[in-house]
Amino acid sequence: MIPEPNILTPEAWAEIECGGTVAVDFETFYTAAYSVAELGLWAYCHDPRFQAYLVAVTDGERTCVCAPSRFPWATIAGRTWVSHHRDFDRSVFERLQEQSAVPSGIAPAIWLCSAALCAYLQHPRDLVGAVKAVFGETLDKGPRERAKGRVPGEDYLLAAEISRYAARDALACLALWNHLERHWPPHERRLFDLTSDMGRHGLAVDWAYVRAKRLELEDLAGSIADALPWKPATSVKQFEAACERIGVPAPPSTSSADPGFARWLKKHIDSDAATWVRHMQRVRSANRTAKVLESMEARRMPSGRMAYELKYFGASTGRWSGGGGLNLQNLNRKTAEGVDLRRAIIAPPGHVLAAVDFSQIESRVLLFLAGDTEALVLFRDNPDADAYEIHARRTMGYAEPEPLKAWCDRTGSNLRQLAKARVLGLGFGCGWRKFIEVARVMAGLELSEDDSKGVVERFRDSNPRIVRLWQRLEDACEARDGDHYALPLPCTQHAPAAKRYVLYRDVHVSDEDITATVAGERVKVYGGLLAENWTQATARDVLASAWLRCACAGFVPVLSVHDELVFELPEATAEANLARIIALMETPLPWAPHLPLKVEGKLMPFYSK
DNA sequence: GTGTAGGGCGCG
DNA sequence: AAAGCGCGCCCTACAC
Repeated sequence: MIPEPNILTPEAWAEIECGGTVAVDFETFYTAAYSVAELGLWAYCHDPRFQAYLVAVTDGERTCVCAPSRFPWATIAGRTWVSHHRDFDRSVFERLQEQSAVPSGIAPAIWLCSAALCAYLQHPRDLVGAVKAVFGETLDKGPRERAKGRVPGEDYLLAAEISRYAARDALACLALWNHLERHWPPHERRLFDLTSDMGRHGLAVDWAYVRAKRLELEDLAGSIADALPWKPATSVKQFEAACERIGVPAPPSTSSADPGFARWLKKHIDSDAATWVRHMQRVRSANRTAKVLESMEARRMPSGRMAYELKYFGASTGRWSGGGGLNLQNLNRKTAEGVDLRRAIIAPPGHVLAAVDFSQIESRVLLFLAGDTEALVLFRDNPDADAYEIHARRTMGYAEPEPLKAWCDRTGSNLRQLAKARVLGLGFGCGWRKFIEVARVMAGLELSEDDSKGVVERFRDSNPRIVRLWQRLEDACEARDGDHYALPLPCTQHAPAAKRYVLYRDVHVSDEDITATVAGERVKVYGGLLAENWTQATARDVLASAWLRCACAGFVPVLSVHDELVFELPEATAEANLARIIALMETPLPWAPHLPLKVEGKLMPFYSK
């Protein structure tokens, strides 16, 4: 499928006339310490060590590999370009233009990305994996690894090897694109572009806060670490050895969230070991927060904004994920050791931040997918109620006219807490053992075994549609034994040509279980999982639709976090525009007209939950 | 030294 | 009958 490269000199390339799409692939210098993961795309390309030593350009028939400054860029100006990880190659290209290594004024008509395309189709995103999955061919990554830390110009043999390697990668990129591109619908391409542009635009940051808090945290972590009788401070192994020395059994886990740790701590609360482990936890937490701040500082642009990357279709459900060394989708919601990470993200002068998120989106989507019409009607008739109240009214016998929250506050009932734990924990097949933990973490409830068994049983009895959904999906998957199972998503139900699915590849049914390949790994598949994936993927499409709708109306977000969009709005008109955004996001979707959407938005001088 | 697995800490 | 799921990054320990 991928032809052997026919390599031309730049002079020979300039002689020929060719049309159509060309693939562009740069090779740049990198090391472990100087890499995109360390710095993000922008800072990587603006570092003094930045060096792009090779570019491969191919139209499929002919390939030119040379130093970027030697390539005749005018021959491909105004044409369609494609790269595998476009944002990387585009950053390199634009930097080379800034450095005058490539003439300014050269640009493609459109620059496409075969990696994003592969991700959308739920193939591996990396080139080697994608080529293997799509064409069954194995690409060798050896030359690139051998080039790490070096500029191969110094080494003639390596240079020749790298040239062939770059040519072959460009051909593979073009082959993937041509083979798959018709399956990538326009609105998804638009989402990918919006994602790239959002990260390149970046966020306004309070740099004084970032620096001051990073220094504080580094000091704090250092002084707590000094109080521990071993190094490195966060070594569990050293901690266990120290426990042995004082005759205290080590905990099964040193994670603050682990139930086994909680039980251990209760028992040994007065021991030195208890003090030590809490020190370790504080050091880990402080270190993490300091590292996030450091990572932010590395991404500062001269404009004062911080560039970042978000990975389009990072999850198999289609959700975006963090990437490029800084994950903005998992910033702490609350302060950690006196530092509020979200506080570092601010509105630029004359603006306010608007953070707008869908309320209980997955809970609502699950009821929609399960076809629980009665629940959907309750949502429609009680627009102010949340999903927990609706659940309590629908299946827990709550019938007061008063809103559930007010009633619970007045009477001291924990009904709402229990409803919340049930809604969040039990919709996807969680069993009673796990639910004890879920109820504690999500709702602060301490359930006995019998309590938990009863709750799980009553939930399933009173939510037959959800339980039937698990069964229906599991049956459908099972029926695909020996083949792929494609779970169709409602967002494209009226556009069969561009249908979106969650894919389970190579389903295998045995006596014990069903397994399938998801994101390159074999996983157990069961009804609850399918229901969860279906729900998450559909909730992702809800956000995607809202994003497109907002962008179309001129509201382009600066950040997106699963069920949330963040905008910078000019102060003078912020209130009115926030109302418009909320209205846009709450407008029923053409592909899910009865899905009850509720959106909350607030205006803030800096980001927060 | 480099790559990787597993634990831990964060989020929706 | 039973099974929450989806991510990313840092650190340590360990194999090579």
